[in-house]
Amino acid sequence: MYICLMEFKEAKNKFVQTWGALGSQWGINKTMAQIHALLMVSHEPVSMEDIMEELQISRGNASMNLRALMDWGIVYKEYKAGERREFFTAEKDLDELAVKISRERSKREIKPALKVLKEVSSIKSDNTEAEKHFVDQTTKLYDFVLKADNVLDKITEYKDNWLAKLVVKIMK
Amino acid sequence: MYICLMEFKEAKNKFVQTWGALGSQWGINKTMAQIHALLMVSHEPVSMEDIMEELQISRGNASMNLRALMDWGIVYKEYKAGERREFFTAEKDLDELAVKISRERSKREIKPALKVLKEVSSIKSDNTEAEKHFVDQTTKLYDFVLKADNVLDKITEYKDNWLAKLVVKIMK
DNA sequence: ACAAACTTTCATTTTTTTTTGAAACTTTAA
DNA sequence: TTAAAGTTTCAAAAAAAAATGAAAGTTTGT
Repeated sequence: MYICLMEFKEAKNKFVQTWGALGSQWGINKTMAQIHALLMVSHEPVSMEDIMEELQISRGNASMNLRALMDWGIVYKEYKAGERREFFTAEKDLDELAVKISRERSKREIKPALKVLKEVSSIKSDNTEAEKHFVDQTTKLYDFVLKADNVLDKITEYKDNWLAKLVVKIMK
Repeated sequence: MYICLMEFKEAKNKFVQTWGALGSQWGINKTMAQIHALLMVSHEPVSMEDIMEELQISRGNASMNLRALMDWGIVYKEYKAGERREFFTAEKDLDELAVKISRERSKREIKPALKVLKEVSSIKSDNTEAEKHFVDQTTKLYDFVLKADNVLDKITEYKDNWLAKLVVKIMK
């Protein structure tokens, strides 16, 4: 019993740390990813107090990152009957999680980048070779990113079980 | 003529800055992304000297980030006849670029994460609800990530023009 | 073998990002 | 209305990441 309990805590901690590190590598701050990891594997809604305790972080840090996670639409506030304080849960459906992350990144990062790409590829200039190449390359990049963004959009539109459906489509 | 030249330089600079910012948001250091951007839109191979000059960075910084880009397999060294110093070019084929980035990220980040997921989802414990939920959720996550990783692998296997082929597959 | 031309490395500095914590704010119950 | 219980904000501090630059290393031509 004692050993099993330790194993669980260890495993949970390892998961949270790994998820945090992975987040960093993808431009998501470590604490945000760790909070998300913690909520993902928690059976019940977790209070801010408990998050602070488990991850050893300050109240402000917890509050700001929970806000950010809610802005991403992948963590929800919950109220328990007869409890004053707030509890939090993560979106646990992985298809839904991936769709939301992909939508947000598209909106926040890809779309603005596309706007710039369109802009810079529109300079009129068939003067030098250098300029021609610039226009050609940025135009190609614009087309590529736009197409990729659309594909992602289409894929996640299946909503329910999109990954499994994609596997089928690709394999045949 | 003067105005056009300015426009080109401005556009190029805007592109480099935007690509750098986008890199940061995806966990790639800004300078690395900027060097890549610069090489992407350069018609001819560029010397380290010129990169330092255009991006206003130090020799060491340029050297280390060029090394990193070559390790990723998306920038190449070139030797010009009769020139002592080295020149650099970027992979300009976008399909190929995306394939290489996807392969590297899979190898460096996804595969190690999968290993940890497998490990932590294997703790034997049908004791508490909390433990059951942990095992269940991490198992699902493992399956999901593995499947997504395989799909990416499959897609990029088409190599030539994979994005266009994917569009066709998905639309029908 | 030597030195000129160039590149790489890495300890230190700088910059950027993240975290803290205390004050301000909000909500609820009495 | 008040105070208790809780949450949010944000200027300042800390931590992490990136950049510098000078010394060490490498390559090439004579």
